[in-house]
Amino acid sequence: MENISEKLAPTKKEDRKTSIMQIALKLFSTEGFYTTTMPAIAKKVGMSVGNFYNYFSSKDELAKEIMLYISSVLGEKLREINRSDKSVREKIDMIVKMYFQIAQERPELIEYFLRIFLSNREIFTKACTGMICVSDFITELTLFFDNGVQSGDLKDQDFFSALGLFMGYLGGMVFLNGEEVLTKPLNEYETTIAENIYNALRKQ
Amino acid sequence: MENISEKLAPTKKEDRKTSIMQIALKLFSTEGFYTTTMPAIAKKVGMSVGNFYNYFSSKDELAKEIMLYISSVLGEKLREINRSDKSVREKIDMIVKMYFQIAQERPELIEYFLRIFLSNREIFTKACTGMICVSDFITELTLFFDNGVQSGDLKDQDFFSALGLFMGYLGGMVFLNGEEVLTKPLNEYETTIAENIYNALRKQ
Amino acid sequence: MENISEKLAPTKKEDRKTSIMQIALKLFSTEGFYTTTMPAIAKKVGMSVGNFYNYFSSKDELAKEIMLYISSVLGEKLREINRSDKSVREKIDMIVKMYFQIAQERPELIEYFLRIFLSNREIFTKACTGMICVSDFITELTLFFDNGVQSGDLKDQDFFSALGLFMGYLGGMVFLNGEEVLTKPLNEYETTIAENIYNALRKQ
Amino acid sequence: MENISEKLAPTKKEDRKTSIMQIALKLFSTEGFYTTTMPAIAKKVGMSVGNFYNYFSSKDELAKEIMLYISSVLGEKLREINRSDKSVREKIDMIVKMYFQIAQERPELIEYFLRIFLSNREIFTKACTGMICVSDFITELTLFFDNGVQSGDLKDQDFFSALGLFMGYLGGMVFLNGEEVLTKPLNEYETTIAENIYNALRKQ
DNA sequence: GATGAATGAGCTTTCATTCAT
DNA sequence: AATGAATGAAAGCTCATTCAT
Repeated sequence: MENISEKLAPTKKEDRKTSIMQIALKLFSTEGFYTTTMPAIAKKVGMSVGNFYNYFSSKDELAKEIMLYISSVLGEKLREINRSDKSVREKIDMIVKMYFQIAQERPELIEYFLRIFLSNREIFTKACTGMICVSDFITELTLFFDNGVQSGDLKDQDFFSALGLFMGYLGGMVFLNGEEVLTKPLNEYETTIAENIYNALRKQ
Repeated sequence: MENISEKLAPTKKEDRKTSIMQIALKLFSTEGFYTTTMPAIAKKVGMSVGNFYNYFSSKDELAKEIMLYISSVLGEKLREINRSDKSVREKIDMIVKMYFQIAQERPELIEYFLRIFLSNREIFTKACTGMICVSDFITELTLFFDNGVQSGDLKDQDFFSALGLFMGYLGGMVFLNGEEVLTKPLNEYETTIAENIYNALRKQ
Repeated sequence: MENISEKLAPTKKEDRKTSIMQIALKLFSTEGFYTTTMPAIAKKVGMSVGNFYNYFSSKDELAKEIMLYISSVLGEKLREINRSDKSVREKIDMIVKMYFQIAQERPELIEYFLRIFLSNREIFTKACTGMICVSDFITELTLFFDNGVQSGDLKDQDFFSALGLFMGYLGGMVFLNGEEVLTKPLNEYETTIAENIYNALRKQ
Repeated sequence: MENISEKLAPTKKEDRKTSIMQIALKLFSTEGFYTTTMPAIAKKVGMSVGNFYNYFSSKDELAKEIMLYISSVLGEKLREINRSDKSVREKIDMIVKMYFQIAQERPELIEYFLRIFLSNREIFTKACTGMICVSDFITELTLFFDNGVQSGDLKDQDFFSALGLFMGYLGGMVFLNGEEVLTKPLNEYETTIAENIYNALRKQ
C-alpha cells in the first residue's frame, strides 16, 4: 500500500520534507552549516523543534538529504543535455549555461555544493560513504565525457582530470561571482569559459 | 643590542606564534574550523588555554593570521616563478608543479585555503575585508597574467575568468586527490593539466 | 479559552520566571552580582543552565527584570499610601514604616536596589536607559511630594533634594542595619526618622 | 632604621604605592571592582603585572588599602572642621560644603566609598573586619555629634540614626549628581541640605 | 503529528596570580 | 625591583537532541 503511493505520487510527508529542505538549504548556504541552528531552521519553517525531528532524524541526516536533492536536480539537467541531439562543442555551451543559470536563479544549490558539501568532510563522510550523495550528478557527467571520447571529439584523458577542470572552473567562477569581485554579470563569461573548456578537452 | 637582534631575527614570541599557527593550521584543515576546539589546539601545542590568548586574541583572529601566512607562502613561490627567465608556457608548468608539490608536501596549506577560507565566509568577512588576507598571492597571480598578455602569449581576457580557471582547476584536482578518488598520484596529472590550462588561456 | 486564561492568570512560564527571579534576587543581594554565577542560580532553582536561558536571555537581562520587579512592588506599596486619606505627616510615618517593614521581611528587595542596582552602573546603563527600571517607584514618590507641596505642608524645594533625603536616609539606615552596627532593631528608629524627615521637608 | 625613615618621610616604595592607589581608585570607581582587571591597572600604572604584586599582595588587599586611604583623607578634613571654633550650625554647613567639594574635585573618593566599599561586602568583610577600614572617618563624625549634643545644640539621639541621615543624605545627593539627574550643580543644593539636616538633628 | 521546555556536555574566553628570568 | 609568559579553574552561554504532554 505504502510502497505504491510512494512511487506514484509524493506523500504529504514527502512534500513537507522537500519544503523543509528548501528552507534549510537556503539557511545553510547563506549562514553556514555550523552557524545555522536547528531552532533557527524550525522557526523559519514555522514548526516546532520537536516536530522537526519527525521529519529528519538529525542535523547530519538533513545535510545529507539536501545534498541528494541537489545532486538529483543537477543530474536531471545534465541528463536532458546528454539526451539532446547536439555536438560536443554545443553541449559544453549548454552545460556552462545551465550551471550559471542555476547559479543565478537558485544560487543556494551551487553554494551548498561548494561550501557545505565539499568543505565539511566530517559531516558527509559518515552519512555519504563514497560519493553516493552526488552519484546522480557524477553519473551523467561521466556519460558526457565517455560519449565525447567515443565520438572522437574529446581527448581520451583521465576522467578526473576532466572533472576537475569542469567543476573546478565553473565552481571557481560561481565562487568569485558570490564574492562580488567579478566585473561583469556571470552569464557574460559563458562564451569565453565554454571556449576555454573546449580548448582544454578537445583533441588538439 | 636588542634592537639589532630584533631586526635581524624573529623574536621568541614571534617564533612561538608561528609554531602555534602551524599546528592550528593542520588541525583546522583536517578537522574543520568549528569542530576544532581551542582546548584541542592548546593541548596539541602543549600550552594552557589561557596562555594561548596571549598570542592570539580570538579564534577568528587566529584563522585570519593563518590565512595571511598561507597567502605569503604561496605568494613567495609565485614571485620566484614570475621573476624567472622562462616562457609563459614553462611558467604554467612551474605553477602547476609548485601547486601540486605544496599540495603533496604541505597539503594543509591548500586544504585550509579551499575548505576553511573559501567556505566559511562568516569568519573572514569580519577579519579580512576585501581580499586582504590573500592579497599577497593574488598580486603575484595578476602579475603573471599581465606579463603573459603583454608578451603576446596569452589572450587578453578578463582577469577573473583566468583566475577562476587556474584556481578552480587546480583546487578541484587537489580536492579530488584529497578525496582519494584519483586513480593516479597527483603529480602524474601535471603535464595534462598544464597543457589544458595553456590551451585555454593562450592566443589561439 | 486560552486567551482568556492568559489574561486572567499568569501562564505557567510566567510563574516560573517569577520564581526564578525570587531566587536569583536573593543570591544577587547576598552574594553580589559578579560573585553569583549562572550555574549557582540554576542549581538553586533546580534547573539546568541551558534551560535557564529559555527564560532570560542573559545575566544582565535577568538583573534588569529583577529591578523592574522590585520597582513595581515598592511602587505598589507607595501607591496605596498615596491613595490613603491621611495627612502628609502620617504618610511619612507610613512610608518609613513600610520601607523598614520590607527591609525586615524581604531585605533582598532593598539590598538589591542599594547594592546591585545603584552600585553597578555598567550592568544597567545598557539595559535600563534613563530610569525606566525604577520608574514605577519614582513616579509614586514624585506624586507624594507634589501632593504635599500643593496641600501646603511641604516646602516647595527641588524634587531631587527631597528624593536624596528620603532614599539616602532610609537606604543608609537599612544599610547600617544590614551591617549589624545598629544598637536597636530597625523599627524602633521609625518614629525618630519620620520626625527627622518631616522636620527637614516641612514648611518651617 | 627603617622605622624611623617610615615615620619621618614616606619611603620611595610608599610613594609608589600611593600613586598606584590613586590610579586604581579611579579605575575601580569608574569601571567597577570586578570589571577592572589587574592587567588593566598595571598597564595604566605603567608597570608589569608581576611587579604590581610586589606592592600589593592581592586585588582585595589593594581594595582595602584604597579604602583606608580614603577614610584618612575624609577623616582629616572632618578633624579640621571639628577643631575649628564654629557653631554646630556652621559646622554642618562646612561638612556639607566639604563633602560636595570633594565630590566635585575628586569624585572617585566618594564613588569608591558608595559603590565599591558599601556595595561589595564579600570583598571587605575578609579584609576590613568591623569598620577598621573607615574608622578614621567614623571617629571624627562621632566626635562631631557628641560635641553637638554636649553643647546642647543637637538632640541626644541614637548615633546611627544621625549617621544614617548624614551619610545617606549626602551620599544620595552625590549619587544623583553622578547619575546626572540633578537640575542644578551640586553646590547649589548646599544651603537647603545643610538646613534640612540641621532641622532634622537639632533640639526642636 | 505537534509542542517547546528541558537537558548537559561542551564551547570560547577571562583573569587573579605565579614564577623563571 | 622588574618583566610578562604561563597557569588553570571557572565564567557566561550555546545547541543538538529528547520527552512529557
